Parts: sequence; structure tokens; C-alpha cells
Amino acid sequence: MDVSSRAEACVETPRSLAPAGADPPMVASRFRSRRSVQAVDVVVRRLGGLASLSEREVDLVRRLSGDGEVHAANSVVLAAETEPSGARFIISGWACRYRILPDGRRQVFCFLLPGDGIALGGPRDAGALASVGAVTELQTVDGEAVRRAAANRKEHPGLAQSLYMAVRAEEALLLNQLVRLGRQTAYERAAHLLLELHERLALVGLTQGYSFPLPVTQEVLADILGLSVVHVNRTLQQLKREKLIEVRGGEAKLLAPQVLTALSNYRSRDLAGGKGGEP
Amino acid sequence: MDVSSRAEACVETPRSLAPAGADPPMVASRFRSRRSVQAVDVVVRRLGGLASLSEREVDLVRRLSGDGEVHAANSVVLAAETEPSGARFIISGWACRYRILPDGRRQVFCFLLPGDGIALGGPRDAGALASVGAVTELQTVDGEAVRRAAANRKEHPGLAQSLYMAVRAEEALLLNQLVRLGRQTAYERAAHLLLELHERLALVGLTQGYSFPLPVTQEVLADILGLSVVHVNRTLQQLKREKLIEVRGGEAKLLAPQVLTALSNYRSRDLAGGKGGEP
DNA sequence: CGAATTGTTGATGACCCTCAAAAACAGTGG
DNA sequence: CCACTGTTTTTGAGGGTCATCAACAATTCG
Repeated sequence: MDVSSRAEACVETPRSLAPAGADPPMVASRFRSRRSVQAVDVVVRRLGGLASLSEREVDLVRRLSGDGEVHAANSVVLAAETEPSGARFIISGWACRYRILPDGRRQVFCFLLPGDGIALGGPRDAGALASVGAVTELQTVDGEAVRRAAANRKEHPGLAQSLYMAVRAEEALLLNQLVRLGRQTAYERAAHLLLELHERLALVGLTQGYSFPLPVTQEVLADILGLSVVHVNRTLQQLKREKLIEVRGGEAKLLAPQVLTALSNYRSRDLAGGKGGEP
Repeated sequence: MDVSSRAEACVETPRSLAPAGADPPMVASRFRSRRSVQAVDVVVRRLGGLASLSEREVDLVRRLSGDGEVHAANSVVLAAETEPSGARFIISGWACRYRILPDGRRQVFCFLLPGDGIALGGPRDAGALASVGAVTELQTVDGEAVRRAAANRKEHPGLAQSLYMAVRAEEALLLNQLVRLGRQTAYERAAHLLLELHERLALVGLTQGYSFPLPVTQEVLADILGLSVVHVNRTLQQLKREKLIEVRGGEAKLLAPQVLTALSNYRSRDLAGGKGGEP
């Protein structure tokens, strides 16, 4: 992948790129193109939110921008049961982990958002257990350098901690998802998922107040919520009718976050990590 | 306090149960017997099944038997939101990871069987994200020694690999569970779960052909299957009526494993690991 | 053996699915 | 710019799955 195609992709998925008005640290202007340096910033924000990174570690992450790839919307990024590929980070766009039953039923396990990693657990991660698909057009970069660096805890304690917390955050997502599917009504599930997406996107600066991009069809929502498309539609309508949310044109807005939180028993704080953790 | 009384507790004091402050004390008594040297063998079998262990590593695991604890059935082993404890291994009995909603609804994420670890991911593991409860009387041993040894990959490559695979196997469980809850009917879920339990118990030698212990009430099954107790009862009856399973007196038997596998789209091989994997 | 837990059964209705078709929308090419 | 096509959203109708409530039978256990 060359730089120009990445740049194009950036333009084509404007929604996924952070306006980033909040976080302009002195960006070491390396000899990389300015555009791509900004692009990986979302990874820096994500990992930096999970643990404190040294300047050297931040630089190491920034250097990832070299090896980017663009995946078309609806393409398979990582097929289950095939040779595992290395770790990658998502720069822009949404992906999802999922499994498909022989009869076509699909369950999406979780969304993967900008800044999130794919197969962080190592070469054999992800692929064997679930497929990863691009929900929108997707920009990723090779994250093996970071993963290997993080394996050396002495050298890169911050990165080690970050990746550890990233894996934990993903488990937190799965547990949330299990509660939704096992014990919540459609109405609660939808509210809960929207709150979770808002929280995650806020962590990487992709929200504007309570508005955030929701670039997925109702069919995808159905597959993550464990519902039929029709029922997702009706459930969202109910939430809109009650003035709790707005959803249109790939954008969502939480009109009454506290009400949503209460009715869906949403608990935040599971995803950020709070920078504590494992030795 | 025990978990089974949660329903009443919620009726009487609906609000006061949920907050983390009201977490029950952990009842556990210590044991230290010669007999337990044999007992930890189940851990050796489990870890040895996930990766090849050197004799030294096996010895290291066997030495765990020193520091055992017994947890009463229905007691809380690891409460969510509290100080994390160290890694432990289950010697006998069944436990489960779960979360309870403020209104009393409970979702069990997975069972923890003999040989399985608790909080293997490190001190902060498990506890923060889910509680662990003893389903039956439970015998555990401190696994910190093994966990720390495994952290040194050079010294103990087999153990490192084993624990890595154990964590992956647990993720596989969660993903299976997500498919069950999100996209399968009660009938499929029950069959799928029974197959999974059989496979897991077989890995540690606790099955006899297609018979295996199932020391749980239908209420617990309901909480893991995301169903009501009544519906679990009817679903099991249907499976019995169709001569696919037998369940009585804490024992289950799969009468037609292939039929069950087909009807529930069960895929094995996710849990064992096959001794391949991460560096 | 009585008390409590667990399992079983029936009745009723809510929730959610399926089928089917129309309406809104997005992209394409004339 | 507007028909044209395919996708996505929306609406309606009807039915199946599963929850809830309530009671009773069967077990387990002290």
C-alpha cells in the first residue's frame, strides 16, 4: 500500500477521522507524511488511554504508519480457520469480530473501532476463534512491531501494560455483550450498546458531545444485538419516539444519556482500565 | 451469604444488593492433606493438555497442593469490584463466572471446571469484570507460583504456553456462549452446552464414555443459557423425550452425540488448543 | 420425618421472529 | 437531470418461542 492510497482512504471516510481538537501534543515532525502521522494518532490515543506511555513508546507506535492497508467495506480481514496473520491496528473505519453458523445466522461478537487492535494476543489469536470483517471501508496498519516491543516488559513497560489492558478491555466487551444477549430485552440491549459505543469512541476522540458516527446498517446491528432486522428497526424507533436517541445518516446522538444508562444498567469504567493492572 | 438467596434478597432490598459495597464475605476453609497431591493431578492434566510440559514444570504444578482452600457451594470465590486475589486452580467441584444485574437477573458467563484456573490473567484479572462463585463445594489451590513461573518464558516455556492457551480456551468458551445466546434456540443452546461440558470434562478425564457429572440445578443452567428455569426444564425434557440425552441425579449422558452436534452446530477443537500457538 | 430446595406442569401473554411488501435512499447510466 | 436498480429502512399481519405466575410433585437434607 502506498501513501497516496491511504490518503485517499482518509478522505473517503471522513467520519472516522478525528477532528482531534482536544489533543495536539507536539507531534515530532518526522519525515513521514503529515497526514499519516495524524492517522496513527488514534492508536496513540487508544494505547495511551490504557497506560502511560513514554515518549519513546509513543514514537514507536507512531512509526507504525509505514505499513498500511485498506480493506473494502464488507470484506473479510481475517478469516476464521485460516493461517493467522500478525497484529494490526485500526486507523479508520469499523470492523467486527463474528462467527457464521452453517445456516447463515451470524453473530457479531464486538465491533472493532479506530485505535483498536486485531490479533493482539499473538499470531494465533483471533483467526482461529472468530472471523474479522470490515463493516465500513477500513484502514489498518501492521502492529507487529508494537506487539513484539510490548513483549519485552522491561524495555517497554508502558506498551506491555497497554496491550495487556487492551486485551482485558476486549474481554470486558465480550462480557457486556453476554449480559445483553442473555439477560436483556431488545430495548435494553440497544440502549446499552449505544452507550458502550459512545464511551469507546469518546476514548479516542471520535465523539462530539453525545453525537458519534454509527456507520452500520440495521442488519449489522441486528447481528450484534442478536435480533432480527425488523425488530432492531422497531426498537430504535421506540427509543427515538421517547426522545432518548437520534439516529440517522450514519450518525447517532444520545439525547438522554442518564436515562439510557439507568434503563439498560450500563456500567462504564470497564473499558478504560484506569491505568491500573498487572505487574 | 450465598448466591442462591439473591432472588429473595432482591425482593426485600432491591436496591441494596446490587452495589459492590454489599459483597458477601468469602467463606473458605483451608486444607492441607497428603491426599491432595493426587488432587492436583487434574491441573497437570489440564495444563499438560494445552502444551507439553517438562518434568520440572510438572513438578512445579504438583507442588501447588500445599495451599488449598475449600469453598462452600453457592459461596462467592471472587467478588466483582473488590480487591483482586491471586491466581487459583480448581481441584474439584464446579464454579462459574457471572454478573448480576441490579434487579436480580443473573448471567453466568461460563463454568469453571476442575483443572481450570481462576484469575490466570494476573492479579487484576477476573475480579473486576465478573464475579466467580462456587456452584458446588469447591476445592482450589493457590496458583500464583505457577503463574509467576509462566511469566518467565525462557525458564518455563511449557507453562507459559499452557497458561496462554488456557486464557485462549476461556475466550473460546465466551465466544461459544455468545453464539448460543445470540443466535440459537433454547433447544440448540442446551444441546450445545452439554456437548461443550462433555468435551471439557473429557479433557481432564472426568467423563465415562458419554456420561459425565452435571452437579448443577436447573436454575444455574437457566442462568448460563439465558433462559427461565421453567423453559430449561421443558427443553431438557424434550431432549430426553427424543432420546438424545439422559439427565438425572447430577449425571448427564449423551445418547446421540452426533445428532446433538449436528442440531446445535457444535464445533469441537476450539477448547483444546492442539498445543500450537503463540511465541 | 418434616422443611426446604428442586423439579414439573398448566395457563396466559409478552416479546420477538418470519413473511411480505411498500417506502425511502443511494448509486448508475442514459 | 431523471428514470432505473439495488440496498436499506419502514410498516403490517400473524405466529412461535419463551417468560411469568401459580401450584403441585419429587428430592434432598438436617
